Amino acid sequence: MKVSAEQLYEKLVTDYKLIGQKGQITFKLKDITVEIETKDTVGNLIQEWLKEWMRSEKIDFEENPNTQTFPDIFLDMKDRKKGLLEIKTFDFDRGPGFDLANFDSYSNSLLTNSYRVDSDYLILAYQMIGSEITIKDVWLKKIWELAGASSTYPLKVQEKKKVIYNIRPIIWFSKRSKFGAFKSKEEFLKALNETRYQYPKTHHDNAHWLNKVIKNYKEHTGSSLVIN
DNA sequence: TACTAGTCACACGCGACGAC
DNA sequence: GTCGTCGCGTGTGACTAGTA
Repeated sequence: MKVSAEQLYEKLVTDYKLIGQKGQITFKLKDITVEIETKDTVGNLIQEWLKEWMRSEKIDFEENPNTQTFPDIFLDMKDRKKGLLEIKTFDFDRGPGFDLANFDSYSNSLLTNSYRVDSDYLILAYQMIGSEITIKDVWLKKIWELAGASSTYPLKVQEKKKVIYNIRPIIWFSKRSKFGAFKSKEEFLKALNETRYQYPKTHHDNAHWLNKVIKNYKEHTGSSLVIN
């Protein structure tokens, strides 16, 4: 069965009622079984669970054979420019600390695969008490609904020792967040472009970056991006 | 040709600090 | 005290270049 990201979300949250459900992680080696209480495997395991759930629901999808590259899942088996789905999980008590994308590789990929900006992000928040995991919330978002500004750059990024590594999310569900999410993909791309101008390593070769992305987007989608 | 080491891309988590 | 922001570290898989 072919589904869109929105239909997948509806099936998971409205029909299957995943929010509030509980689970636990166990590991068995020979005759000894342990319940896992550490959090560093939870994300991968929830992702694996989700794929198994999709198989049980007879939902068409294809996993990316290279687990290290974008996206996690193709929902459209024929058109690889549509139905791109990233799955993210985070510890609800600590907030969303995951990476939206690598800053350099994302910027470069938009030059040739600008349709990537329209990808969907399925985000699952969990709470772990002992070995028990509870699904606290589930969201389906676009990257511009997760990204925002910060006090250092027009786009919130992860910077280590003056080097930008990743694009990171704001806390989109909090009312106390100082910086809100962007309202459109154009606003997000403008902030990414301005960040590239401010960042010394990309400042010099950024003159045509945004125009190339706009041109590539038109070629792939037929739609125009209007960025002031 | 097979193995090793290094690099890259991505993911996850933690502590310090300041604002509310 | 709680929450959000910022800065940082660590781990893993894929890929590639060097070497025996």
